[in-house]
Amino acid sequence: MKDRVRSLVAEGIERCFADGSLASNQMPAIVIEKPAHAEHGDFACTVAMSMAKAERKAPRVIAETIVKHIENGEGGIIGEIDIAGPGFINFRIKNEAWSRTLVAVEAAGANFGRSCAGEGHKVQVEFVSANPTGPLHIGHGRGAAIGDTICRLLSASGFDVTREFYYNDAGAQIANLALSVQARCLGIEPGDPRWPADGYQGDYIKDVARSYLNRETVDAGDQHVTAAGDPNDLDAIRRFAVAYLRREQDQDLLAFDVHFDVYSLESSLYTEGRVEEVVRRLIENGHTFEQDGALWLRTTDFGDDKDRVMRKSDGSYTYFVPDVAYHLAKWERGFTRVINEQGADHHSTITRVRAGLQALNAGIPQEWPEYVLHQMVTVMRGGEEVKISKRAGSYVTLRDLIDEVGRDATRFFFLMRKPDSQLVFDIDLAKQQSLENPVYYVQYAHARICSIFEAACDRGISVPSFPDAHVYLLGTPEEIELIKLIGSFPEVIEGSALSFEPHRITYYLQELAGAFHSFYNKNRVIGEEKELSSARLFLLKCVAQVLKNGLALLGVSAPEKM
RNA sequence: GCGCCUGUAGCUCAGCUGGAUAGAGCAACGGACUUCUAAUCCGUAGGUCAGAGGUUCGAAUCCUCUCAGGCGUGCCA
Repeated sequence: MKDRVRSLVAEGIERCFADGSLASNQMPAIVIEKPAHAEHGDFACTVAMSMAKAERKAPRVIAETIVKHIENGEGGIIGEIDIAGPGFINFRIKNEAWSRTLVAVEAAGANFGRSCAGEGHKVQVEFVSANPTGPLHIGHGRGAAIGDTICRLLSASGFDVTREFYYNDAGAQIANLALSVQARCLGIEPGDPRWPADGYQGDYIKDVARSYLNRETVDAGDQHVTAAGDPNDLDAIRRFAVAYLRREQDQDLLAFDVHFDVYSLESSLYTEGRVEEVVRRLIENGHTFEQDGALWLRTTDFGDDKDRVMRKSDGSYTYFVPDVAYHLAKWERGFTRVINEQGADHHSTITRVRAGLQALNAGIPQEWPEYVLHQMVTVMRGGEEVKISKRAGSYVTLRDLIDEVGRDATRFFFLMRKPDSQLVFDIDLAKQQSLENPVYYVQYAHARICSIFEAACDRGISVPSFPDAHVYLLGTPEEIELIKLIGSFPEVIEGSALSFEPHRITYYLQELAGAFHSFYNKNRVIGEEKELSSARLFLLKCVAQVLKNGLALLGVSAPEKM
């Protein structure tokens, strides 16, 4: 609908240019927006004000000129056009024209809201990418919810999305993990002088050790590892522990309904020689130097504030070197767009990875890959903040959260704030099945509509399809508001997708649910007038469809009964 | 010190990429169930958009500075 108004304005301006009533002859960007106040109409256009400078005329004069040249026609959708304020052109849509929106919803069904904005372009989204050194915690949960919904949004916007998880199954933290499990195998506890420095102290390490000593087998992805059971075989312990914890993480993600297309292992970058190859090319390109027994990358050449160690004096690489190799591989796999969703505490990797990629001189754009960083999550329980310390083992896991508050509420809560904002996860609130809980508010709207359908069915009234629904009878303010909101769903998805801001969907759904509840309290759906009933049932069918489609983007269910 | 993020109603947060009189939910107060789910709705009240400059027809939004909080600034990831 908005696009139709935009093209009417564009045609009007063209005619002004053609007959010389506007001089600049330069088509401006035409912004159509929703007025802040209903009395200003259904759509507002600001173009007259933005043209004021080029035309050297008062915005209201330009607006009048444009309006005279807009041809609405007999069967047009516009009811009234007027000029208001500093030069807004306000449009009011004829009531009967809104029915087109409902017809579109019914025709598209589960596909309503999808677009082709992405033109089928390949995009890869990497998210979660937790180290296999422990269960997923609440921060990973936020990343999982945001990343997964960004994928769903991009997919709905016509992109060809690949979801990817990167396992850091090599490096110092993994060595640390192996030592921690070994210590537990030998009965050594934290505090003991033999306990490894910075060892992982969580209870789950004991579980890994017990399984290892019991010679259990774990299946994780394409890995099948049977424990050797020998507490002196550190390498065997490492392989087993990584597989064990990866399996745990996989199960957590499954419980959260998050799935990946590709799992990439850091260890394979070493075994395939990609890390060595990257180091060789970086040296060859002259961006490295040796100092203090280490090899450094001159990242300051690419905007970093200090140079960074690539190869430590003990011969191993720092984390960002395999990261560079990994991203080079992504580029070579043909992903001209890559989005990395990660916690803001890992922000410093961005400059290093991009610097490494630039230093390779491989024709990779400076701003590639793109990043979505989510800020910290704090957990409240009983009005107090729950402290998270991985090493001390006090730990709010994603699994605990899903078990306690349910998957729907967990996902919805993680998606209620924009990624840039810190998030306070109030466990008590998320568990409440009350009006304070926005998840229930939205889900209840869907269930309530289903309940109305059931009541209609009991009275022998069926929910109509378009030709049988008397949509021209719709016209109360609540009905028009609902239709307008439904009609804006596609552009909400597109905006949300292109800006990587899933929270726009949660806000939209709360607004739509609110509009429905208002409608429900003022208008009776099943009533004496059969034709009006059919029109309203049809409207609600469309509302339910959009609620369901929106919730699906969040990975939240749309129950028919509550 | 430097980099990134944040600062909007008592609280938690939106604000559609620069538009009209800045919004919603909680909390407070007052109302609405003989009715399709009261897990709902309606109304009242609540603001120096952290502060100061600047850019222009127009700024919560863009630029600069200041203040406050969070994160980072490892030969950890």
